[in-house]
Amino acid sequence: MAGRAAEPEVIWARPERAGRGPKPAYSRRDIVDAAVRIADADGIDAVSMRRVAAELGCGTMSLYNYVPRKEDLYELMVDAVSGEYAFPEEPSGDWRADMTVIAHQSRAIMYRHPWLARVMTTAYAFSPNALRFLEWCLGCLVPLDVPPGLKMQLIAMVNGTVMATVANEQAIAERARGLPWSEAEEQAVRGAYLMGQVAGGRYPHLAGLLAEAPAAPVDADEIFDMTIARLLDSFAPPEDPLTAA
Amino acid sequence: MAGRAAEPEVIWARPERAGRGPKPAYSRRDIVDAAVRIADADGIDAVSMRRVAAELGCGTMSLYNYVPRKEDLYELMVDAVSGEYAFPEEPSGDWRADMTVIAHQSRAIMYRHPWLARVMTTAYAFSPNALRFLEWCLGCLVPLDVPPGLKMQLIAMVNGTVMATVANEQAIAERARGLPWSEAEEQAVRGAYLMGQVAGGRYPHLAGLLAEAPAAPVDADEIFDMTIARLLDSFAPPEDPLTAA
DNA sequence: CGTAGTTACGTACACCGTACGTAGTGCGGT
DNA sequence: ACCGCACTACGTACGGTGTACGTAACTACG
Repeated sequence: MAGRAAEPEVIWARPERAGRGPKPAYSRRDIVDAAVRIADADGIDAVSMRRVAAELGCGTMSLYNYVPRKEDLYELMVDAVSGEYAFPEEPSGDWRADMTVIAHQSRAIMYRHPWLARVMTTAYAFSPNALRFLEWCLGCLVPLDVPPGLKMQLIAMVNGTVMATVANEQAIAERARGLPWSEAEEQAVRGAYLMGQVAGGRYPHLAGLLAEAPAAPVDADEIFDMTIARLLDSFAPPEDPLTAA
Repeated sequence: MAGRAAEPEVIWARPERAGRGPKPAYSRRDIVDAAVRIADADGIDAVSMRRVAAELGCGTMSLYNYVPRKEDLYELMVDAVSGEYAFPEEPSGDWRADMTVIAHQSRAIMYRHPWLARVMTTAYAFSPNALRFLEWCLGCLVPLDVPPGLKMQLIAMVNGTVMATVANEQAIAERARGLPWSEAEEQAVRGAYLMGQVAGGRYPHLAGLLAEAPAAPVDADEIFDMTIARLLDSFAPPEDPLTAA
């Protein structure tokens, strides 16, 4: 009889392998890496157990010896790429600068793995690398003199904002995948509908806004920086200009 | 020959019905309402074309006369519940107050339809009710004297923050659905893992934080209010206290 | 040295979205 | 008036999904 009872468990606490039986042909990491490879190349929806098994060259059901459920595979994937954060030895002492760097790293990782932002909203957990991340953030925030709960709020908001921003950017591109027409056509049709509606006169403010800034090729990086800066500002005690120094 | 060519189109521009042939037994709205009902009751993953058809008492494929693709159904669902915003006749003139009300309404709708936050990150579009929402927000922001692009950023950030907050809250509950054990067991196991890791001594800052605020049953509503207020503060010109009045 | 636990993995089931074909219906044009 | 055709409803079928279960081979432990 294979398999184990469906008892509540967390993938991180489950030992990778036991000592009995034949030597496993793969490691949990092998499977996760293959899944990440597929998701990077063909999108998260292309990650099926059969596809991962094919990538590794093994039978589909063999994967279930390493990963009990597919959702766990998602958690493992998120944790794996969360290992890409590169933190220095020590926080710089400037919490604003440190948090800005963290936000940029998060964004970079989400660009490197365009499925991350979406999956994180579902499969976020206190994985090992998530704890490492949290610990680093808290270390950076030591100079910030606010209650602990507020620090967690700050981290959550920076994180959430980065995720929401990137997820929103990528939703359009991801949606185009598997559509019977191209992304350009999709955007053209949607843009045409928007313009048609706005031209109808029912949305004067929106019309005014679109008229004022007709073709504003705003720099996404710049907006991102501004957004994060604004967010951090909102946590800095306004009447204490020495805090950030 | 039924069906129509797979040309780029937007569901909002597609006419609901044409005049020929037999009278349709349902309306697009009927289908969307059924889908919303199912999603409210059993989660978004329970919304399948077969299930919706069963709810309506018609054949599965009949739905495709009303909705060309399932993804369009998602968009229609988001738009439908976006119709639940109740706006007064005119903005109050206090943009901070108005935006706070909007954020609260968004949150209430997302609680009423626990699938919304997740689906919106994928199926957000310039639907009719989204335009209505945007127009109302811009109307509220008329007293705020900043460039138009910044107003859009503000709206996007408030929206994104509400979504991220609620989605994060609901991810745990949604994840528990369809799990072979209960949500309480899930949380217990995850909490135990977290505590075990933190007790290991590798995460001193995190340990300190958890020790300081041991059982802090913080009020989610209060945190939400604070977060939104903070966000709005960050857009208010700091050296002009008259703006908000 | 048996045996129990583990590995690999083929088969099977329930479910999914949806392409396609068919039959019936009722409006528009002649 | 009536014919044709666009449109309706919908059954069947295909290729996909996650995964429960059974079987056979293998190895470390009592």
